[in-house]
This record gives sequence, C-alpha cells and structure tokens, in this order.
Amino acid sequence: MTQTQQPKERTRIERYDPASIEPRWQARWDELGLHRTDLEGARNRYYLLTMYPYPSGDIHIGHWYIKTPTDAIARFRRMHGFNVFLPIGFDAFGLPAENAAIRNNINPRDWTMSNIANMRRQLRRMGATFDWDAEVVTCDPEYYRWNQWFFLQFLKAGLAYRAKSAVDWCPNDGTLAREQVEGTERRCWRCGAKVEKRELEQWYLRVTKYADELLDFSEIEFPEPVRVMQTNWIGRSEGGEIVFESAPSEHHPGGEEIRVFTTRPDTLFGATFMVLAPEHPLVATLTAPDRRAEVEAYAARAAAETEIERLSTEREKTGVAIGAEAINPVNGERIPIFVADYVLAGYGTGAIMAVPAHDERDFEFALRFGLPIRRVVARPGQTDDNVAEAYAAHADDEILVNSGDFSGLPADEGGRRIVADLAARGKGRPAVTYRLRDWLISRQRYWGTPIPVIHCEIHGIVPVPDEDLPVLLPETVDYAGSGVNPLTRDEAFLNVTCPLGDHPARRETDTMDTFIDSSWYWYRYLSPNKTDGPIDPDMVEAWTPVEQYTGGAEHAVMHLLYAREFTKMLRDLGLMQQNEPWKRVFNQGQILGADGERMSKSRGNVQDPDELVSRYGADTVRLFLMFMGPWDQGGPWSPSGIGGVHRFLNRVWALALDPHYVEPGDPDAGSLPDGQDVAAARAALRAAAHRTLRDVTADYEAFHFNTMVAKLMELSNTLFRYRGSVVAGGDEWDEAVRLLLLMLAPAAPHITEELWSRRLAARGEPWHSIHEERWPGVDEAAAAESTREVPVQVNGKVRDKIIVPAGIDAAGLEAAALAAPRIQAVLAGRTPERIIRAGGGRLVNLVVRE
RNA sequence: GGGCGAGUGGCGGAAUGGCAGACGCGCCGGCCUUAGGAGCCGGUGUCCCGUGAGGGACGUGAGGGUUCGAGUCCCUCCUCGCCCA
Repeated sequence: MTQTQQPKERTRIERYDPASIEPRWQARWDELGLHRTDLEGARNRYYLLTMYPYPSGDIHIGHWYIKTPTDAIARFRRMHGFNVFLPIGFDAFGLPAENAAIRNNINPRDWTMSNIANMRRQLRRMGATFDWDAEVVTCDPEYYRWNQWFFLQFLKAGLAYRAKSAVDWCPNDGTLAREQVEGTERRCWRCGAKVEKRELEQWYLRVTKYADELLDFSEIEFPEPVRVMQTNWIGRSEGGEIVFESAPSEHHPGGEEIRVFTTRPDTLFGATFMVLAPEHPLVATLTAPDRRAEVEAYAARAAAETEIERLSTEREKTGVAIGAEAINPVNGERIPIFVADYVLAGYGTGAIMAVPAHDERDFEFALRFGLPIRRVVARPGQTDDNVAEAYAAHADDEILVNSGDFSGLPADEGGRRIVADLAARGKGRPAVTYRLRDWLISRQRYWGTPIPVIHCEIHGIVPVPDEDLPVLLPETVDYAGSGVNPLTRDEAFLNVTCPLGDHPARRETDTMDTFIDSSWYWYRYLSPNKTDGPIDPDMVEAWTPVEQYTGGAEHAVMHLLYAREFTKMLRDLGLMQQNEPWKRVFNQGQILGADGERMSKSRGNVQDPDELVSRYGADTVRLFLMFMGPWDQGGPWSPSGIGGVHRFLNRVWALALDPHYVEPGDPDAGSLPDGQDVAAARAALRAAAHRTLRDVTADYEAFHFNTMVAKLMELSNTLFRYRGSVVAGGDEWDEAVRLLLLMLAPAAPHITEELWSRRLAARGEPWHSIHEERWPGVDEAAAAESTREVPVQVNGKVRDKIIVPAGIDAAGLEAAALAAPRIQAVLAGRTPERIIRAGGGRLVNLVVRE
C-alpha cells in the first residue's frame, strides 16, 4: 500500500488560483511582445492559419474549440525553434450584421465593431499567442479597397465580366451563388428561405478557366472528403458533342444543327428519339404548325416549375412530340423530336439524344410514349433483345452490339471510335463539360465591398479609376424598414460624374460576395498596413503557401474552393508565384449545443466561455476542449468532465510545488509501489517520463490532443504514486516534473508559466519564459524497459502473462512461455503445432489441436 | 437514389491485425476534514462457478468470411451523420 498520509506539521501549499495567475501572465506576455512574430526573420518560418471568425455576437465555446489546439501547435512548433506566425482577424462583412441592423435600426458597422471588440477581449482571455499586430478586419476600407483593386485588375485581364442570366434569388438576401443553395427544397444557406429564379445582370469571375487545374491536388494536402467534394463539385465529364440535323419535312427544309452533349457516345446507335428542353431556341423553328399550340402550352407549364420538380425521378415523365425528326449522324436514321421538362435549357446544350436502353429517364419516357428501345451495349452472352430495364452500369467486359461497323468493340473504345468517326465528318467532336460554373459575385446588399464600376449612358460600364479607390460605403444608411439594398436609394452615393467625360452617371450598387474577402486575407496578414498595394510580394513569397490551415468542414466547397481559384487568379495577374494558398488543410469538428443543434443565440443553446473561465480558469477550459475527444470529431457540448481536467491541473500544481519528500528511514515514508527498491523506483520514474515524452510529442504532431492530455494525466498519476516517498524530490522526480511542465506548456500556457517561474526562482536562476524553452529530447535508453510483460495465448486466448527480460531471444521467449505454470495446465501435455511470436515478441500464441 | 464517414461500458472516448475498454466523467467503498459540490486511496463491461484467494464463459450495430489471432481486413444488411441528386 502506498503511504499517502501527510505528516501533520506539513504546511499547506498555496492554492492553485487561475484567476490571479492568468491575467498576470497575459499582461506580461503582451509587455514582452512574446507573440509578435518577426516577419523579416528568415529562419524556420512556420505560418499557421486558423479560419478567421465571423463577428456574429454569438460568442461561444466553439470559437475556443476551434482555436485552442491551433494555439497549442503554434507554441509546440515555437518550442522546436520555428519562427511561428499565428495571426487573427475578422470576417466582418456579411448578412447577419445587416439583418441585425434592420431589426434594431442601427448601422451594421456599429453592430460589427462592437461585436469585434467583445470577441477580441474573449479571445485574449484564451491566452493564445495570436499576433494582434497583424489583425485584419475586412470591413475596413483599407482592406476592401484592395478587393476593388483586384476586381479592376480582373476586369482588365478579362477574368471579370457581366452577364444576364437566371440566378437563384433569396427574397431576404438577394442573389446567391449556386453552392449557397441547399437541399432538395432549395433553401438559402443563411436564412433558410425558399430560393426563387430571377433574370438579372450580374458580375462574374471567370473561374471555370481553372477547372482542370483545380482538379490537380498535388500541391495541397486536403482531408480526403474535401478533395472528393471539390472533385465532384467541379464535375468534369468527358464525352462527345454530337451534331444531329433536323430532317426535311413539309413544313421545314431541314438542315438545322442540333447539338447534344453526351458522356455515352458509345450508345449513339441506341438513340431512338431526341428531347429538347422546352426553352430550347430551335423549338420554335422546328415545331410543326399543327403541334404548335400543344408545345407552347407545355413549355408554359414547364416554365412555372422548379428545377427540382423537373428533375425529380419520382414523378411520371411528361413530354410532347413537336412533329419533327432529327437525323442520327452515325446511321442516317430519322428519330422523332420531343420537348420534355426533364431536359433543362441551362444544362449542357439543352438537348439530349435519348437512349432508352441505357438511361433510366429515357427508358421511362420511351415506355410511356411507346418508343423503340434498342440495346447497343451488352455483357458477353447477353443476347435477349427484350430490354426490361435500362442498363446504365459500366463493366469492363461490355461490348457494342447493334452498332453497325462498331459492333463487337469494347464499349469504351467503341465510344471513342464513334466520336472520331463523326469528327472526321464534321458531325461531332470529343468534348469535356464541367459542373463548375463561373463565380457569381454580385450581391444586392449594402454591407459588403462596393463593386467599383460606374454606369454611364454614353460610355456604358466604366471602371472607377484606381486613384478614386476605395469606393466607400456611405457612413449613414437608411434601410427604411426593408431588406432592399439601401445603396439603390442613396442619391449621394449613386450620382457621380463619368470618369471619361463631364456628364452624369450612376454608380453600381451591387456589392461583392464576402467570399472575396476571405479569399486572400492571409496574404494581407503579412503586411496589414501596406498602403501602396494589397500584398507584399516578398512576404508572400517568403511565408506562403501557409504551412497549415485549420477550419470547419462546412467550407469544403465554398471558401476552400474560391480561395484556391483566387490564388490562381492573383498568380495570373503576376502578383505572386504560388499555385495554391496552403500546403495542408485540417478540418476540426464542430461543437454543437447540448441539444445537438448548431449553437446560436436564437436557439438559446450557447455556452459562453467567460462563465467557465471565471469558474475554472482558461487553462482548464483549453485543456478540457482538447481532452473531450478527437479534434476532427466535435459533437454536442457537455461540460461534465471538466472537473476532472481541473483536478488534473490542481495535481500538477501540487506535484510541482511540493513533492512531499520524506527522509529515508522516516517512519512517515511510504513504501514504493509494486515492492520496488529505490533504484528500480528511480528508473521506473525516468522511464515513465521519457516514454510519455515520446508519445506526447507524436500526439501533438498528429493532432491527437485528447490522447496527449490522457498521457500527461497518466504521468501525473505515476508521480503521485511516488509522492511522499524517498524518491520524491530526487533527480528523477525533478526531471519528470520538468518534462511534465514542458509538455503541458503548449496546451495550458498560464499554469505552466507560473510553475516554471517559481521553479527557476527556487533555484536562483533568472526568469525565462517556458514558452521560449526548447522542446526536450527523448532519452531512448531511459525510456526502454528492462523487463516486459508478455501475454501468452493458447489458440488465440490469453491464458497467462509472463515477465521476461527486454532483450530475450526467440528461443528463450518460447521456452519461458511453455514453462509458465498456467500454460502447462491448459496444454495438459499437448505439444503446440505452431508457436507464433507476434510484433517482435510482444505476444506469444501457442497453436494446439483441440 | 448515389458518394463519403461513423456505430466500442451508464457517459465522453482509447486501442501499427496481437492483453478490448487507456484517460476522464459518473457511481460505489474507505480515509481525512468543524464542514463541503474540497482533497487522498481503492473499486467499477455482462453473466456464471467458488466461503475465499481465484477461475471460467460471453462481449466492440446484425449476420457471414479471411486469419494462429479481427473493434481493426473482406462481403451482405441495419441505424445515424455529412455531401450530392
């Protein structure tokens, strides 16, 4: 039994009081400028980036959850001698500010800035090593002016353009980009309102230019799901564009070209009809006079439906024959033309060749209208020509049938040959399409970067001259109680003189998508006060791509894709050489409310970190957030268990300040665990400390913070077993405590700094911050055990455990296993057929016949 | 409907194909304390056998497979989450 009773006369140690320690060290670190990065320093640069927060006012524990481990990594890397840069800023434009402003009749700027002030205070309480000197706030004109400058450069370079098109329109928020429309219900990603379609003149960035390059992930390490999502989002599909011609008839001379895109040119011989979108421009030309009324009525009905309704596989297919035929270029066959709502004008070419045998929707349509279904791709031995369902699957051994000269070819090769044949005759070409669309950046809102162009009656669209930037948002804003963009009513803002002549013109009132702001902020962190350009090319060259970027997985196809596009555009403008913004991206999980829902004020499930900090201190909260579970997992918030982490820090406090050393021979001295002698106890303590160091170092590197904390707890439990014994306070004890403090420092920076300073003072050494100490090296010899326990199995079941010397050879191990009394009993005289030594002798398995 | 991921004690979770449940919470017992929602020590997957020390069987969503050995690999299915339709 371990003796833990305290000698009665022992004076009590000072209580661990985070409330007095933490503010003191935070002030001291500030004073010393410990967190200011020397950006000019050339050595060992390490740029760590965490997604800058939106200053929502819903300050919650989630912000700490996201940022604490990143801070720990920053400190860990710094202890390895890296010149670490960990900046912070605010994603300050955007809708919530504007909605709050409308609700409360205040200015979005005031709302935003007061939230930022509060968040700065709360983030400082974390004690994180953010370099606040580098802070960027995107609603600052000195930031958004460069959005405008970039836009004008893009305009000059042909990367920005204006076009009219049907866009998704949220009645509350104005236009939305495609990825901001969610679910089958097609709701707005922010407010959840049902999205409508509207025809609008909008600004776009020509990012489809980069589609192929964006599919190349060789210079960026994404979590697998993000890479898959981006790949799917870009949606490259290869196939062919095929030109059908309309056939001559009584009402039409024929010869109109109808282009279709298909990913399955191998099925061209199976095309038994053609479908045009009701909106297709050739519908009017080709429709027979006697069909016109019906076709027009159908088109009108289709126009009233949503895309989702039209694409639903649930409902029955509808359509109308237009009384015209098309000629299949591969065999000259005449096939009827239909209009049907399941073909969309905005997708591909707005027309499809229908191959009912190999496409489910076409199959259904063919059944409904009694159209022929002809199999043209078959598996070997598949001869039955009664096609009972569409066969759209892909297999390696399928071949073309019923396909003229191409019959018998493997399907893939046949498809290529068909396209090549058509291309030679000018009737088609290999083609690639993408799901990716150009980036719609126009928003009909006030609280964003004004798009810097002027509409002049004489000169059309005129860019604002560089020297007139920034185009400032008006200071006062009048929402007049509505969601309508107040810029459209602000005469002082609207009315300008055309830069090209002395006549009146109007300003553009659209502002930019806030994803523009977040597409380059980490470049700005490197020179936040630069006035003669957006970024400092030397700094960007020296510090980026960012070493490690962390943030939520919800940005997989929005921010994370836009930012890659933006970097490529800046590169093409000659502003930088980088192909990618970051080297590595990690997605941490999300903390939900106790109810499993997203934390928000309106749900009333917000956990305020201040409350917890007041009760337990920042170090406990930080450590608990890291201990809760794997960082990439997140989960519902539950504070149960935080007491255990707090208790751990109390124990570290006690260990570091008072080992309860007892003189040898003192009757109060406890016995040592496991009947160890003093020498064995000392070696065991050292071994535990160095093994912990080895494992904890690996855990930090792998972002396994929960097990990192667990291992530190184990070490402190081990130390506690020796507390109050003759080895307490000895050299090995002292080294173990020193290592424990160093290992804990990145995660719990205040308590470790306090204990470190007391330790130095007690030794009469000058103060030096623990956060500027070097990460200790593992003494592998000390970490090695002299003996180890080996489980012995018989037929895969553990029957005994033996203690063997660490360096035992195979024969010795087998002999020891066989000699174990309990094993002898289980074997009952049988001789093992096989003896398996697994994992370099970590386990022995004896295989006997039953 | 398709793609991806996950299912382990009362709870959060741990486990390079090699002792399942580390660490912590909670709970139980003991110690200490004027007191405690403080501190310290011990116990704690389920079932069975044994007065006892101890021993045995079962056990990682379900079922099958590969293997000397499966939470981990493979197949089928169920449930949940995310993304896309």
